[in-house]
Amino acid sequence: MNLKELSELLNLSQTTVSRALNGYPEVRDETRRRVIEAAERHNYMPNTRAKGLATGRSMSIGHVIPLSKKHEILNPIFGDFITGASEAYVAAGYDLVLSLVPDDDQAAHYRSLGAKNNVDGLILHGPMVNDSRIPLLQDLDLPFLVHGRASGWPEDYAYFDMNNRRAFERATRHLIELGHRRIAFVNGREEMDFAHRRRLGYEAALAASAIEPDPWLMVSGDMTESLGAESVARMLDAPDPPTAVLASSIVIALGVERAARARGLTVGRDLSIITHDDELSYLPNGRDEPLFTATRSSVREAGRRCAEMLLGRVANPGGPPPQELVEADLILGRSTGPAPKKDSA
Amino acid sequence: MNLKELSELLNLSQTTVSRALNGYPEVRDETRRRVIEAAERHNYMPNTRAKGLATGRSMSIGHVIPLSKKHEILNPIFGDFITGASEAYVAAGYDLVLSLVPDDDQAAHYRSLGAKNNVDGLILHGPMVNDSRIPLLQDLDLPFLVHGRASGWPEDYAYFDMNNRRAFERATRHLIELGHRRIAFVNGREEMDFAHRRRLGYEAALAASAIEPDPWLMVSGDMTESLGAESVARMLDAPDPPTAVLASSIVIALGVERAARARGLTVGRDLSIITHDDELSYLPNGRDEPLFTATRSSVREAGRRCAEMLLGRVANPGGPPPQELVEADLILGRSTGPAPKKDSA
DNA sequence: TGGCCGCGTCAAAGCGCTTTGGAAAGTTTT
DNA sequence: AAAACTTTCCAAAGCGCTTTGACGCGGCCA
Repeated sequence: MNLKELSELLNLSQTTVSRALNGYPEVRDETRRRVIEAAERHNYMPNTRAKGLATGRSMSIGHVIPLSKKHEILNPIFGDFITGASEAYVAAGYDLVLSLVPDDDQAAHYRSLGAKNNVDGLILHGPMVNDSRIPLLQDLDLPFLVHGRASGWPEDYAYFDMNNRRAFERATRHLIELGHRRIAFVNGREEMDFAHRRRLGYEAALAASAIEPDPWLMVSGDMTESLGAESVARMLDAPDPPTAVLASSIVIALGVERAARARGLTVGRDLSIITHDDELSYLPNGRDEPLFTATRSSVREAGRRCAEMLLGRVANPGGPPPQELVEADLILGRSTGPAPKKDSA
Repeated sequence: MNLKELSELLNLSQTTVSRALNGYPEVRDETRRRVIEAAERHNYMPNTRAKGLATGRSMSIGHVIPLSKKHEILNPIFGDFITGASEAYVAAGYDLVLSLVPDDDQAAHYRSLGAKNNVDGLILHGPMVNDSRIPLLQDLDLPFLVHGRASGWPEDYAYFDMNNRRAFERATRHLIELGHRRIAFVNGREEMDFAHRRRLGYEAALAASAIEPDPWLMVSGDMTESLGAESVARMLDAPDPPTAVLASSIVIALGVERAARARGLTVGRDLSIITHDDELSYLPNGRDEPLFTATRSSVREAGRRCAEMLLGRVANPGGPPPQELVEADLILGRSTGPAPKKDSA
């Protein structure tokens, strides 16, 4: 069933049927009712592509996720982020088109998205420090919004970010206030902007308390459970082990916990753990008393905000790019406690 | 830059330019070269919507993910599944459009996907027992493929599934052969078809060894870490606790491990754990000697196969629906061992 | 020399929609 | 009663592409 058939069926012109369905005023109420009723009865819905061609808008937003050939790890936050974004898209009648692109042909992919004109805007995931995609997109005249930021470029693009630096600075300071001096940090890959900023926060807090950062206590890599387990196991077996660990994700923290338990250490007493909690739906950190003390910020909520902001920009391209920086909560859980007294001191 | 402009630039008709770019034979080699070179230089790519309108194909595949209003949990396997599927789509020049749909208006959504004609085919995620979406899609004349199956309907639709029943039967049998009799099962929601089948496999193995299934040892719910931790904690504190646990996902298994350790039990000695391992990229189960004994089947690979099969069906709609059932490997890790001798026996 | 064939190209139709620019009624104003 | 609007509808153009059917032009064969 298409517009032509429907209009012939109703003995009306395509114009009138189209206007009736799209809510234009110049249609008699009774006519509109007839049209709508017939459309429903015959399950008519306008062909997306034809409509898009006619209006010049595709009613869809692209999400481009870089997939490193070397790493091949899809950040698990992505699912929840998309869930949040979808809420906004559904509400606005937009579709979400997803591309996972190997990071070597990112540029070509963005250019083609622009040229082929099949999205009205796009969301950039996983920005890196000095990410070359930013200037590329700025040239492309396709509205875009970055989830995160890219240190190294002037911040004259649209973004939504969590204050990673501040969050990790606070978390570290909290550990210091509990008396910890040997604080390990298991971070994501530090080419990624969020990890870079977290590192800065960690170092700033140490510096503020005149604690010398120890390279042996700092690890960065793909945020897997085993990264947490293996790296911290190594540290615990070395002389002068950490009394606290800062983890960049709950998945890492679970690994750290495993390493601790394997050595008979009690988390929260012998070893403190603070993690960042993205509030992933399948890794709840406890309702009443959280398992992990954590900096918390819902990535799902971030998805929703990103989508809303981008949609706003698409609808209304003028003006300065929207920017939002949210703070993470620092929530207290059972995984932290005062630094243990040194045995030999 | 569009076709018209490009053709004027080249002093050729739109026809010739189009044919040159699409590889039709009736274009002189030198002309084709000229066209291709000009297209590249001006970064011309055909407008997706116009092309789609003209050809009647949208070059995109829909993935519809049901999102239960009550549960709001996005299965974490989804990210890796999509990663695999994307590989196939990218290779074939297809886009992936994603919808997360609240499960109450699934029907409307599918119907609209069909009517609006904006995907050439779709993949159905998370089939339930007796899933009403199957007959609905069969009426819709839109090629589709189910990731999983829907018990209760005749299997006359295209699907790709892992043999959940067999995998969990083997896993359970393995535990029985190790001497376990009290075997707990922490499963996903059993309205879901995969969980339903896993339950059948578990029960079949028990029955084959004449072990009476104990409802106290069987739990089903959203597959979160805390489901594993809390339900098994409860079982361990009850009289006649389990000596082994079968978990439906690694996330659950991590929770089970936490519960065990919290009680001072050593996993693999005091409590055996077998889990299903989807090979999620950020939860690697160890390379050399896996952490968990597990039934293993790559969900990423499943994504790739699903996409390939569906693309085949889209290109070639005739014939019987493609169906594939793969077996999971049973891999031995450190989380299982012989049943401990009973203290009081 | 004329007719035929294949090659390379083109004009135009069509995909299904929106939107512009009327136009035929009916209503109000002068 | 004529003029000026309103209201309600329509025909047709246009979005950017593919594809059909036709055509001009050498070359080949008879």
